[in-house]
Amino acid sequence: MARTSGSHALKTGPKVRQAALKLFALYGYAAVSMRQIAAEVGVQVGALYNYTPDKQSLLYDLMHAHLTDLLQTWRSQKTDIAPEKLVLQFVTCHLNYHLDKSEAVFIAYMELRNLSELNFVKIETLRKNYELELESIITAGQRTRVFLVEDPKITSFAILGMLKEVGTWFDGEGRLTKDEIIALY
Amino acid sequence: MARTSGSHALKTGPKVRQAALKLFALYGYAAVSMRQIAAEVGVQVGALYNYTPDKQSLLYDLMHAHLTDLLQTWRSQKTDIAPEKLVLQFVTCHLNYHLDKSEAVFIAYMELRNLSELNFVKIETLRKNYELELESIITAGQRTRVFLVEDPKITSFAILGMLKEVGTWFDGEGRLTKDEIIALY
DNA sequence: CTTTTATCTGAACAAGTGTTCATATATTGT
DNA sequence: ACAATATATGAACACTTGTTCAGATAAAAG
Repeated sequence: MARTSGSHALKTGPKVRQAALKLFALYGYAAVSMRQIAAEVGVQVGALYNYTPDKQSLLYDLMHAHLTDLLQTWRSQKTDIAPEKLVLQFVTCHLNYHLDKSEAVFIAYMELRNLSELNFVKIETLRKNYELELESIITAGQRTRVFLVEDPKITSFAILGMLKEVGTWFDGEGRLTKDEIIALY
Repeated sequence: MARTSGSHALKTGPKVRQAALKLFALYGYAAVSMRQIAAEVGVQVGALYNYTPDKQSLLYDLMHAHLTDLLQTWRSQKTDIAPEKLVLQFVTCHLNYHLDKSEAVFIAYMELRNLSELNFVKIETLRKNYELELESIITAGQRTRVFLVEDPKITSFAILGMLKEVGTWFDGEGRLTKDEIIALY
């Protein structure tokens, strides 16, 4: 056999990225083979190379898409309000996104070391842009004396770390709903 | 050649675990080969199997040693004081340990999915024991009305997540010393 | 010194890796 | 209906993987 009935790039392309996302999140980039991804899609290995030049690019594309999406989501949502309210808005936006797209989030901070040097630099730039969004809110609050923090950078790291942790145990089936968790934080 | 001059199990054994610890932390369990570990030790691949039955056991042993060490460290340090002071002691102890043995800490929560099912259960039990140490402090504080938290489990998760985050950026060469960071938190 | 034991080498194994490509066929455009 | 194109197969590639083992040599025991 060769080309199968009903095949189309517009269907297989997204399928490949989706399968890679799922498997990378589940077993880790290094532990997942191209053949496993192909099997998840329902296709032979060679067909994958119609949609990615190599395995490394697959990882990079997933991370890049996630980070630009995250940044754009926040920047389109944030309003011009006081820092103490803005920080709440940030946390809400952040948690909403992270609880929804937990797989992409997970990969983006878990598989950094599997990026090539060049790809790593690009991704890190995107990540820092996002972290600066929170840090600038805290710095602004510090200037207007509404936040009493000593070190905005450390504080924002701590907050982000706290929020990130959620993704490691929330699975949509626990005793708390997404909104309840957001309210708690 | 065969057995090399000066060779001894008491020297090579620890060397193997140390090399595995370093490389697993740096590149991830799945991405590190037995040959890389052997090269780090300065020995041929086959020699490793005098010190571990297989690669999986190497990972398990590292995690198990770390978690029992962590638990024992805390239990030998904790005193019988009020919850609001005990929580501070816990944070200090936790951060001290984590900033010192960052590689082992990193592996222990990063490579869980690479454990066999049986090994995973054993390790998870140890981890939960440790998390319960903090949760029980918070629950105690909640009972005596000194902590105003709604959900002790979530709160302790959040705190642990916040503390864990430190390990991802502290490298001993930043602008803050270990004690300064502990003071900040 | 001689024997025994502990430790390492070097080569081999089967299986799995990412990637390439000639070939075949379903779909699309004319 | 026919030609062109897009998309898949399946086999092959060179290489790496974890693991085993007979044989060699250093250290320890007698």
